[in-house]
Amino acid sequence: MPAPTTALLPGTLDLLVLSVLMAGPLHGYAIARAIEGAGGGAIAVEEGSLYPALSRLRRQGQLAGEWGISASGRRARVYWITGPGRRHWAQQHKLWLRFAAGVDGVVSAFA
Amino acid sequence: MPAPTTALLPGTLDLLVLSVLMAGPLHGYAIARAIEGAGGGAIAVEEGSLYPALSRLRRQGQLAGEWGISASGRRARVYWITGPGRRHWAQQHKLWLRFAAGVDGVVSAFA
DNA sequence: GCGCACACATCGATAAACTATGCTTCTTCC
DNA sequence: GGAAGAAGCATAGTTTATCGATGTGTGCGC
Repeated sequence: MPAPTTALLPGTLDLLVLSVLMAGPLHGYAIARAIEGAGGGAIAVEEGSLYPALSRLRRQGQLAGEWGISASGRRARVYWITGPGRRHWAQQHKLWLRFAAGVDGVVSAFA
Repeated sequence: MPAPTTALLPGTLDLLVLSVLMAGPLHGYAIARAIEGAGGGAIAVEEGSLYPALSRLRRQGQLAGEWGISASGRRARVYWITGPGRRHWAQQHKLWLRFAAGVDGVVSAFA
């Protein structure tokens, strides 16, 4: 996997986190690795961004989480998506598709 | 054109502005309208975001501009893209495509 | 025993967008 | 002639989110 050059566009991390949790519960560190893996090397998730985002989403009720054990046997805080979180994911997904199509429209209209 | 619901993702405005200026010089207000038009109603460009962005890009040497006259006969500051600006556009465009593909990859891998 | 991957967390700096506001000019419509 | 509104610029203050750095501790392999 090539080194990511893009980092993140602010405002997209929520969608990414919620997306991986749609498939099932996972702990923070694994969420980051899952995003980076599925992002094809174009996305880097810094820990200084991830953990505040997880707290934020939990405070908003879109995620729930509690202490558990990771696959490698270490203590880890496991998160899963809630009902409101699924609804938020659907909305964020729609907005992303709209916005991305808009940007592509602008770029291809003039370039 | 439906009311935009997305506004902007931080970090994308530079690419959008540079894109419309690739086609030729334009003044600020017209740049905003051009983006919104080509964005298919998914993108809104607020003046409080646009003018600081134009100053920024001008300060960075990616844009040049001077006072002139708009199509409707009013005084307006007309901007055009510079050599470094074109190079920056190419780079930003590449990064955007990479990033957007990465997000789509994450979303479709788990949802 | 040493180093590294795993796993959490927070602080401070930075950057960018949004809201609100204010100014001028030109056109349109009554 | 006057009012309203679109065209056009600009900035100050607030907010929000990412990032880099830093710190703690555990388990595994060599």
